[in-house]
Amino acid sequence: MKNRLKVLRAERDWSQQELATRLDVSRQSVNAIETGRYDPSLPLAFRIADIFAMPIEEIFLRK
Amino acid sequence: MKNRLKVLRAERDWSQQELATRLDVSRQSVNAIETGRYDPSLPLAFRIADIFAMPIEEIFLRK
DNA sequence: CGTCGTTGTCAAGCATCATTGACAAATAGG
DNA sequence: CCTATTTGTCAATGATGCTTGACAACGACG
Repeated sequence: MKNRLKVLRAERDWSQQELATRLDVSRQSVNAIETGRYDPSLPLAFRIADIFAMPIEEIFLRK
Repeated sequence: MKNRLKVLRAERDWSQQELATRLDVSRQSVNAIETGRYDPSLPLAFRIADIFAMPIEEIFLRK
């Protein structure tokens, strides 16, 4: 499951720590998701979608 | 995190077992998600969305 | 050169998701 | 009434997600 987190974060000029704080998760979690080591839980995926104001399907990609 | 699985399943007249088979998960997993005992993983949420041919946001609801 | 911010990664531990096998209760159909 | 199907739930186990704390490598900047 790929994702566009790194790009979306770059567009906003946010550090991983900044995004992690907004999501209320650890910086390591953001990093792990970005580097594809694991997928977020569904509730966290919703929070991510909310913060970037776009549907989950536009952030996380099947494959 | 609420969801509309039970209704969507009823619309298609599928048993929990039938949906579980289509999703390639156990019947207990479908039941647990339907009865709100836990949320599916993001990959499973995508498979559910695919099977019902609608976005995740229309099946799973924040709250 | 030294320092700071950022990123990637590891380990250990706890929480959550998903499994199998089992059982009881409710429902539907013959 | 009898039987098969469906649903809800339990326990135990394994796989993932998320945490803290730590450390190394890098680029930017004084």
